[in-house]
Amino acid sequence: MAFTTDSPPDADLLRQSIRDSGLKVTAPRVAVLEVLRQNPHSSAEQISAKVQDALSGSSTQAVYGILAAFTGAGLVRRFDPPGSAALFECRVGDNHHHLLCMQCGAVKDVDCVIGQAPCLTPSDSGGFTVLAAEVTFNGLCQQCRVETVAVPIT
Amino acid sequence: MAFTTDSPPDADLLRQSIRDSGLKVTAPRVAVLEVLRQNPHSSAEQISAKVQDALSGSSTQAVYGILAAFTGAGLVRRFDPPGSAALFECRVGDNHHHLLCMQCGAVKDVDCVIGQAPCLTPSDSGGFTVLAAEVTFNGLCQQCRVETVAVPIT
DNA sequence: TCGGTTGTTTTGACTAAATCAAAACAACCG
DNA sequence: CGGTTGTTTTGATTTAGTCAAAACAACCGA
Repeated sequence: MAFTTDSPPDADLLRQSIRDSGLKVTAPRVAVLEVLRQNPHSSAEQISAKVQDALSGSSTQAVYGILAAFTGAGLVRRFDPPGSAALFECRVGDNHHHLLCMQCGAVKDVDCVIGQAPCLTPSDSGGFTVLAAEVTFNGLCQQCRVETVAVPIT
Repeated sequence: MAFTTDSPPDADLLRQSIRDSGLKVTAPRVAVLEVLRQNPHSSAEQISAKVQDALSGSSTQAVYGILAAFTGAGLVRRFDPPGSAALFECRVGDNHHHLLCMQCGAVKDVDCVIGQAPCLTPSDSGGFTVLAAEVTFNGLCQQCRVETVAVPIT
């Protein structure tokens, strides 16, 4: 019967964390969070595809709504790579940063740069109230660097 | 007025910088660069509108192409605010960062945080070759903060 | 355990941002 | 001044995401 909300060991923890954020616990929400646990840095489309795998009859729009609710509640974090769809991850609250491969789009987490806060304080905030800093390191992942060096001519 | 490609004092400098980047000098290109000089942090649409003002009969697609060519040549820098259109500016090569108002979308430049490089070196680059760091400070501009405080209830 | 309230999900249409391809065109070199 | 090469236009297409209203399900309290 397709194991609608098939319970891996810690499904209850997921349900709990959803409830703790003041949101209602529903099958699609649990599924989204589960997918996100296993595939960090996924786009809404990717998540939607995986959710539909597990939970047939769930719409992409629902996933958009769920992700919006989760980010609002601080359960997931949204990361907008330039030039492609937004990515989501459930590692939150540790203000980590991202390494982004400019070639293949691969994303890797990095812990906050120099210990903690230095990157969070602009030298002159010119009237702005700074609430958070988003740091993205653009570069090449190991594989793409090899390929780029190997094929320098287009 | 209409001042099609009306030459302000330094129009030649713009033409020169375009040529120096190995690109052909055309009216729309000069116009884009000029608009960008006067309005940093403009979106492609905004630039296109202003360019069409000055240079009637120029398409939005041309502006997209021009901006792609310019960013590729390092003449302009592209900044992708989460959730809205990409912005462009011609301040390049000084690795400055951005303050972004989460409410109204206003953007302000900030010079590199602690002097120069610290924010540019992730603690563990895990196989990545880091080429550049993009730092965005999310917050509220002065005006939006006042309004938000004044109207806390929806 | 059952119903009512409230919040969630679905459905389907719609918008904004950007990309692509091919033909018309203009800049630059000699 | 003419040819080559790169640029721009035109128009269609894609991708990412939003909106609104109706159908539905979770949760609280009786």
